[in-house]
Amino acid sequence: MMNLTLKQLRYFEALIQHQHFGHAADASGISQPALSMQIKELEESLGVPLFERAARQVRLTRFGEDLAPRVREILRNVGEVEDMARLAQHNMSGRLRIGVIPTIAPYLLPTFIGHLTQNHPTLDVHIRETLTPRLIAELADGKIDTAIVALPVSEPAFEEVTIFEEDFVLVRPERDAARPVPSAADLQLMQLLLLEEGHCFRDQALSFCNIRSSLPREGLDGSSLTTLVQLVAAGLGVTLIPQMAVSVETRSAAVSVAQFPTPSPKRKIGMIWRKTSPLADQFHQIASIVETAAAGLRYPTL
Amino acid sequence: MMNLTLKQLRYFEALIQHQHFGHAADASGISQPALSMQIKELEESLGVPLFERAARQVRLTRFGEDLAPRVREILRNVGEVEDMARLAQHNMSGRLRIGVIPTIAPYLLPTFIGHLTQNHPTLDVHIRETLTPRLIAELADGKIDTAIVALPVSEPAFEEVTIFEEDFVLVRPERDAARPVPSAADLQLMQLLLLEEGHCFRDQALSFCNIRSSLPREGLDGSSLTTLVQLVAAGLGVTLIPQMAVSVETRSAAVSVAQFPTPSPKRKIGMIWRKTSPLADQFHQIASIVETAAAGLRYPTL
DNA sequence: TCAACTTGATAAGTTTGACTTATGATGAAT
DNA sequence: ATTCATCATAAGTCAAACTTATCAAGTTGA
Repeated sequence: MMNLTLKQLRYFEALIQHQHFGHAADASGISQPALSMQIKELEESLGVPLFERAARQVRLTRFGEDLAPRVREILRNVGEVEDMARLAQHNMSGRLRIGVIPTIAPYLLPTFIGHLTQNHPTLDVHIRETLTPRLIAELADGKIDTAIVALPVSEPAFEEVTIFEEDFVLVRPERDAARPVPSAADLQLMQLLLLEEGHCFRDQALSFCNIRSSLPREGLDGSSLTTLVQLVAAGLGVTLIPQMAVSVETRSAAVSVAQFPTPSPKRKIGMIWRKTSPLADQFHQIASIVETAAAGLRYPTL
Repeated sequence: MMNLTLKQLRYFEALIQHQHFGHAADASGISQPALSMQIKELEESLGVPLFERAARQVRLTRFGEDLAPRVREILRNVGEVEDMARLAQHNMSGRLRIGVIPTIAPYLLPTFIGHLTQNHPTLDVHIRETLTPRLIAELADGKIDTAIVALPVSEPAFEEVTIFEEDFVLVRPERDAARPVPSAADLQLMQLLLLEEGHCFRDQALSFCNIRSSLPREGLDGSSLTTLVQLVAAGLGVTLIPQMAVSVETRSAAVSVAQFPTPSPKRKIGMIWRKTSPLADQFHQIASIVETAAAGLRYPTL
């Protein structure tokens, strides 16, 4: 019954501009009868005449005058929507919600965020730091757009890309610096301090030592790598930390750092996102920015 | 290239509501593929995905979320335009600019405006009082919508409808009340006071008396009927006034009023408007309101 | 006063595109 | 593994928007 179209509104505005069916039609890129018909249709669907057709004059009716500013606003809004789309077509703009696990966030983010916002100032970055299982849930839920985690995650709904691999290094009290680097087997016999249950990094370290993760390990778990390193400095044991944490965590602690001989323990860092996400292209770009940022954190070979 | 349609925006909103192509299609009264295609078209013309189609979930993209409130506003505005149209369909609403000549306005308007706004409270009436030639120009120009004047106007571009006829009556000093009513020929010999040049009523009076209107008549012209009647009361001559002016103008003046025998002088009052005006229906209604109002002003037969 | 011109409406025919039903593809659930 | 749910694709139909050609009415100018 009342079926307005944007086309009709555009013709309406053109006719107001030109006050002449032929000229308005030219300006709209259609023939004069086409415009006449659309205007007529518009008037009929509104049930009110918009123009008074006099011999050599096309005049707006009162109602037409009332309508004109409304129509202009509608067309302006539509134009803005189109502008928004044009803007959004250029990738790397808009909100981007990134999840990061706690054993990466404190080391990677400062440089990473810097690179990211510097190269893409229109990007509105939100960071969520929590454990992998929760990141996975939030990703599936659409609460975040992507996550930087240790791979593999093996969720069939997610795409995974590897960004880089990094070794784990041994952290022991300063006084042990001269001792030979213990083997994985040796570590089983030492006081190995680890992150509390839930951190994937804990599981990765345990797996290197062939220790079953279900073992109760009272008093030997810390909630952050910082805590672990401080405990090591206090002589309570040894720990493993990822290479990217070395410079931050051992800067002011009385500990020594040692690399393991190959095959050294390592983890694979990568990005995941929903396979259905339309932002895949952006994510690949971001992965390469992460790679650059991480390269700057690599601890010089000992 | 970027050819949005309101239909697409409506489907977009429906899909946001239902988060489900099938349900949104049902709600929109179309088939699911039709909706899918329109959404796809919308996304392609914007160049940006709006929805993320996961297995059992349809989720807005970031851009879609940004777009949603804009789209809702556009649809709301369109709805308001439609509402305006529905309102305007009922006649007798909106602005109505009426021109009236000075020998009608002061007598007719008080009652007429009362009737009009009482019966049609949504009507926003503007009154323009000036001489016929200017009313004609303003009507042709679209500055007023209709005019109440003495007919005929004989403009080919205008429609004319007669509303009523009214007699002219003789006004003379009170002391002459008992004298016989003079004939048109007698009037030529009397001091006939008339409105100044330009008033159609002047010409009508002169024509009754068979006096050439081009005659210079120094000192005998007044700018309003009120003035003329006061001059008559002062004994400076006699005058003619239209019947509708009698009760107002002679209420507190020392004059007597006399009707002419048939064929009495009279004028035809009517409405005129542009033949192209879409408001013709309204004008006929208004004409009948004028008629009612004028009937109340008719001077009781002497 | 009449012929030529302007200009918007109407007519006829063509093309575009929006819709339908039927079917395919993919991931989820039992 | 099969069935189900759900969105995309395909093929065909029909309505509507556009085109050109023509009409009708009013204006202009000799």
